[in-house]
Amino acid sequence: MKNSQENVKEKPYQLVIDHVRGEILHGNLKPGDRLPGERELAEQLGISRNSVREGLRILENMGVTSSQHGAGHYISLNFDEPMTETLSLIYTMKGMGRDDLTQFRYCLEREAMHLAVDYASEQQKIMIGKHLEALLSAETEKDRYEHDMALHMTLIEASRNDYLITTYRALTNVIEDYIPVFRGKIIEGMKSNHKLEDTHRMLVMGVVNSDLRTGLEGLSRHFEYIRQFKD
Amino acid sequence: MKNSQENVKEKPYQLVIDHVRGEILHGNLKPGDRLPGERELAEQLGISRNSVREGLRILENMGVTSSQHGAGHYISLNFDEPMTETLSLIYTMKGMGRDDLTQFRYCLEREAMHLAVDYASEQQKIMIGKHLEALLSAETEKDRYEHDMALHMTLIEASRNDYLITTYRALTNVIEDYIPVFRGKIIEGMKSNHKLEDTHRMLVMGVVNSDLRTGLEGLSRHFEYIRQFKD
DNA sequence: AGAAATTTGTTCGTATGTATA
DNA sequence: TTATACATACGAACAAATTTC
Repeated sequence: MKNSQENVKEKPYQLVIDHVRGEILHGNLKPGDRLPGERELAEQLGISRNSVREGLRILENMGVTSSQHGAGHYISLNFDEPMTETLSLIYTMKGMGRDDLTQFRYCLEREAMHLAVDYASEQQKIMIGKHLEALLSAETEKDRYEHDMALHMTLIEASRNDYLITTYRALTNVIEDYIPVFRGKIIEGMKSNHKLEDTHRMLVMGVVNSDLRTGLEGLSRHFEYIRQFKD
Repeated sequence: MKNSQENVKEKPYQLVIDHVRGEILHGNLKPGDRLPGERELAEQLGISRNSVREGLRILENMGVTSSQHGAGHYISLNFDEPMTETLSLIYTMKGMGRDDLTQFRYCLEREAMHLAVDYASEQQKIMIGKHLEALLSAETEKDRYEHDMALHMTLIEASRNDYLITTYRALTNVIEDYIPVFRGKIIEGMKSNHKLEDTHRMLVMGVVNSDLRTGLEGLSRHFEYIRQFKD
């Protein structure tokens, strides 16, 4: 806790952030709810409208709220964007390589597999099986891309750990935004090469049959295959 | 890419963010450098000072810059805070439990171990060994806490994956900020119980001797021990 | 050491485009 | 269509902290 009441005075824009966060925590504001107008908030908190706007901009940037011109500010609670933003900032600012990114993604999937064999719901097992079928029988490159994506995402979600899920989703977005050609090349190779298909089969079998060994082996081969596509 | 040139016009505050990010990427701005004054930026970008401030506030909130009253805005590039903020938001807003947090932390450490046995530098191996010694011979609870922390952090850093490092650091901060009593209870038990000491020994042996099996076994027992302390 | 200039922090007033009834 | 509420954006002013001379 950095700012106790003891301390002199909080910055005006921080007041807005704390207030909104508090209202959400106390259950007075739920996703979809509309916030009071900027002028009203300013009066309530005893600060200027500009300060209210600074605070709301930050909340918007953090994914807590979203503003609609002429209408108002609404609670959204979608943290995928700020996570993606932060990770992509690290990626671009620190000049990190694609390999580290893929490596971390492999890490998260491997851990998701550990958890998925224990916690995957029946519905998730059915889902990942359907995505596999759709992936194998896909005709267009776009379809393959979509179902490959959905398959991996289902694995992650089967871990039932929200931190892992959010982090992975952000990582995926970063890859899509900054390395557009990357995934395309891999998917393209799927048509002719059956190796990637097999890895997906093993991966799914691991989840469906709660067979950690098979699942991990599938993942290992999967990323081994991906690593070929350096540049 | 969301905002192509096709689209009408970017919001003024977004202009500031893009500009600063571009300057950093092009090498014109490095950590520690001072940004132009708010008025000057406003004139350069053809927007008002208020809009400049909104953009700068967001950059500050993202960890790209930091402002000093009366002095100016400086490049900082410290992403630990925004990552911690984002993860703690997920924690508080989604009402997640402590178990998921600990579980994810275990996941990251396990993956760090996988990488550390391959990539740990000689210096890091020496470091983690020293932290172990200091931990085992520590007298006060505070010392035990510090060295336990440093030991685990060294393991993470030995993975040499910045995404993993940043994510783990954020997670640790969340735990410290929101679950203050948690770690204390565990550390307290170390004095009388030698089990935790042994897990740390195995963990360090794994890293130093590049012995994945031993390292993972140490980690497994370590978190198995921690899981006992559910309230 | 002290005064002046510079810079961020904060507020108020005003004009404009947008959504909704 | 009109009227109202609202977010968006700008400009000017003063306060507070820092730097500079």
